[in-house]
Amino acid sequence: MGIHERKEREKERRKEEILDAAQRVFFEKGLNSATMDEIAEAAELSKATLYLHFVSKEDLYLAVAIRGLGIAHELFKEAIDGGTTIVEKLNGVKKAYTTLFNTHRNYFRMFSFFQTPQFHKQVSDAMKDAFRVESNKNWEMIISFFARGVSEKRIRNDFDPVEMAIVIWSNAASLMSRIDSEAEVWKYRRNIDLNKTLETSFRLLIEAILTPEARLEYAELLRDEEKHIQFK
Amino acid sequence: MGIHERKEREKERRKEEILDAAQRVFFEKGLNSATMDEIAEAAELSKATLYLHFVSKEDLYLAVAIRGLGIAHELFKEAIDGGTTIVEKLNGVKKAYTTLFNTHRNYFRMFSFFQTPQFHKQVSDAMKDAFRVESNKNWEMIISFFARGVSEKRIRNDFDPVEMAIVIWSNAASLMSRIDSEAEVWKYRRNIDLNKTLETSFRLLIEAILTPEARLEYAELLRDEEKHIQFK
DNA sequence: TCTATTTACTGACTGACAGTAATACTTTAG
DNA sequence: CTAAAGTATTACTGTCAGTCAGTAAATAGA
Repeated sequence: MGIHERKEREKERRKEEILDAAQRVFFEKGLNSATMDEIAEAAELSKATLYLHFVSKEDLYLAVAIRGLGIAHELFKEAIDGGTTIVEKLNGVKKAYTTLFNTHRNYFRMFSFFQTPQFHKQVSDAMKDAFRVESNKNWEMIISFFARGVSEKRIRNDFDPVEMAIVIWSNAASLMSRIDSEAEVWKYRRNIDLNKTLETSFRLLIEAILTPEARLEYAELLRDEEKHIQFK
Repeated sequence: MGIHERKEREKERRKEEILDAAQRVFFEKGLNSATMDEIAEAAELSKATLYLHFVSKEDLYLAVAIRGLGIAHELFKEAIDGGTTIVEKLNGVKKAYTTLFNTHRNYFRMFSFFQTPQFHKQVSDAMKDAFRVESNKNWEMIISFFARGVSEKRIRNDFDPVEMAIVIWSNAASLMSRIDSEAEVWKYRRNIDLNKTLETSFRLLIEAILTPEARLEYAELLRDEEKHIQFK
């Protein structure tokens, strides 16, 4: 009796099709300017059908954002699995986050949207939970990596690894969102390159949490990277 | 010919009345849930009249937010004028920001709203400029304070004071917005008190930018505050 | 194979709400 | 006293999220 399974698969595929369409429209127009009619047309379905799969426009938006969390997860996983030492991995995570920002800008914007309290009212609890679960996977990975760094004595043990992760993360996120919306203003009015500021703050905070020996290794790694850049 | 002036004043007062009403409604419901009809009713005017003074709902929202920038300005001014030493002033600024967050939460939320790219489309350039001008006054004050700290050799001179200001500011803002929306989750799931995290990151960053001598003074100041808390 | 039922989908509608046009009322200027 | 300018309102329009009543197709049961 595979009919039920097939139906299930088809339903799932339809959902993905809707998500594909919604993603295209949301990426282009953002949450507010995108309309459900546009998404329906992009999906080649009637608007009412969208509501058979998602309870609201905001729900649909969040479902697209969850895809972004998956991409982020892969980037972080690659970074942590890729590096040989804790310091290398940490630098890799930093780069992964920068990549997320630079090459998946649309997803990045969606994530910050989830923060605004405005947003939450119109989203189903189920979708909110789904988002939190995915988001949590990413935090879990980062936090356990930090904890490992502490146990291997490469990251200071006089701060909570969770707190260190939150601080570094939040700092980067807020600078990035400032870059996204205000980079030209700062460049023009005060001749500040916020991208450089982001790099600097990353360096400051990473140095602040490393143990003295790890800090030396990190300095060396940065010197090597510098050299690499000069050669290209 | 004072008639023109009187008219001007009356128009200004009407505008303030509308702002008062809008503020009440926006604070209670947020941008999206608030309706212009509600605001009109709260202002005891017809909706069309609102549009004689503000070009859109978003414009009105931003006009309210600008009031918040004024409050922030006063708080920072008090802090900087109040302290005797650079370190004291710096600690005062930190407290001022915390006060802004804790006792003017609604304004704080409005500020972060301005960051989202979604928002900008529906706002008139005039209002955007007005917001930037006010916002700039605050930045100006903070940045020139940092610059003074550098010239008095209490703040490190190997970083750009503007960049230091941006980093500290952004870090605080992002942690606060996380506190605003996720405090319970972090407390419940990982037993993290984000308010403590905020304090820690403030301390870390402030220590990072002070010169060695100033850092000693800061440590002492924190000890005194600690004592004070125990006595109350 | 015929009929009943469930599933997937849709066109047409509704209600909410931002924004506007037409019009009335009030004050000022000549 | 009247024209002009300014202030306000009522009644409207257009847009859009979300819904409802119903259709068509697939499936299950006889």
